[in-house]
Amino acid sequence: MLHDARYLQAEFVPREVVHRDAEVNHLSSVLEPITWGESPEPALLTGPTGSGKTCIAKFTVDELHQESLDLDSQYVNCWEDHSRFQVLYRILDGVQSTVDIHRQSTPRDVLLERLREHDGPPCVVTLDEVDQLEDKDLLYDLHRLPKFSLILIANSQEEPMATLDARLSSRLRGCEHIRFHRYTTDELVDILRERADRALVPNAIQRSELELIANASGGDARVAITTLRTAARKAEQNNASQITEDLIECALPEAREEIRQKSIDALTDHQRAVYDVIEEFEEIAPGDLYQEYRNRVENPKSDRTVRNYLKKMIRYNLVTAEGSTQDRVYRCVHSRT
DNA sequence: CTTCCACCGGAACCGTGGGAAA
DNA sequence: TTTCCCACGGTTCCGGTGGAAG
Repeated sequence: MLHDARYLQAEFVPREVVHRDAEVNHLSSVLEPITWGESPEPALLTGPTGSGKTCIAKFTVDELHQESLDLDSQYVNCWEDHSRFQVLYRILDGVQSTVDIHRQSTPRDVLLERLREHDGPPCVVTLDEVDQLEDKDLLYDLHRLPKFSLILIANSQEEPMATLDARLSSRLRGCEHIRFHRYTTDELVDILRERADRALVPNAIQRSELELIANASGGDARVAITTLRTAARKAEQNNASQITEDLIECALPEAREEIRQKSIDALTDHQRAVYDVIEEFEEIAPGDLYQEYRNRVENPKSDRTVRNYLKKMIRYNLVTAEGSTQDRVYRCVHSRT
């Protein structure tokens, strides 16, 4: 059944992209000044999850690498590296040796100084999930670095575009905005077809089955690809030669659960305790939530800290908050079947 | 209308851990 | 070794907000 499982990883960047030519061309043209030694304006990529932002950014930078011999690039996920120091460190890491810089005790902003004095090929820095960045001023600082150009990727569905726009544009003038829309079912089918042809043995899955996956994925390529992978795994376990409708029906909830579980695993023990309370109560008011959390845990954190936890879990799309002050309730985001 | 209440989130501050310098 | 330095998670303090009560 499985021929090459790499192609079923959602993070895999294909050699040819499907249905994103306009976006690739747009981003390429924004970055083009690099090839004649000028620094381009930052590019801002926005769109819902699984609409291909990260993939297209990586793809376009790879293309640029092939055209231009002298080029560095660095990808930073602001989920993982969300503080000023971490982001700067990660960028520096991609550009030069960082052996002599360690987590602590390096004088304030020596990293930024290093980057400013960096004397090497131009560098394209991709900041993914940039709306998670704690210190927005960092964007401005990075923008002013001579050798570095920015690709910013932001999720547009949670945060209203207006506020994000205002915050970014106040710091970055002339930012080139590239919007991504959800994939349509047909587009998702083409993406899945491409992956399936490379990853699976011939005729392992029919178009109607791909359509089933695409329809159930809500335009999210990550969900679609994860579902295909889960179904393929199941088929292999069953020694089946075909991915059938039944297998996909099984794989759908599992794939969503897999994605959700990844987020849950990233929580600390205390965050997890808060999450468990919400999950158990289905729906709970802030005051009750904190009381319940206090009851369950020894050495509970302060209410303010729990509020930060909740904010984080909302950003992870694990919980939702509805209503304002008085009628506010927290709910779990459940994987729909 | 004013006051009250619960909640939100910014900002300043604190304790800790660990590498660097002395 | 000791001392210094600083990022980081957490806490304290507090002003803002919007619906409910007086």
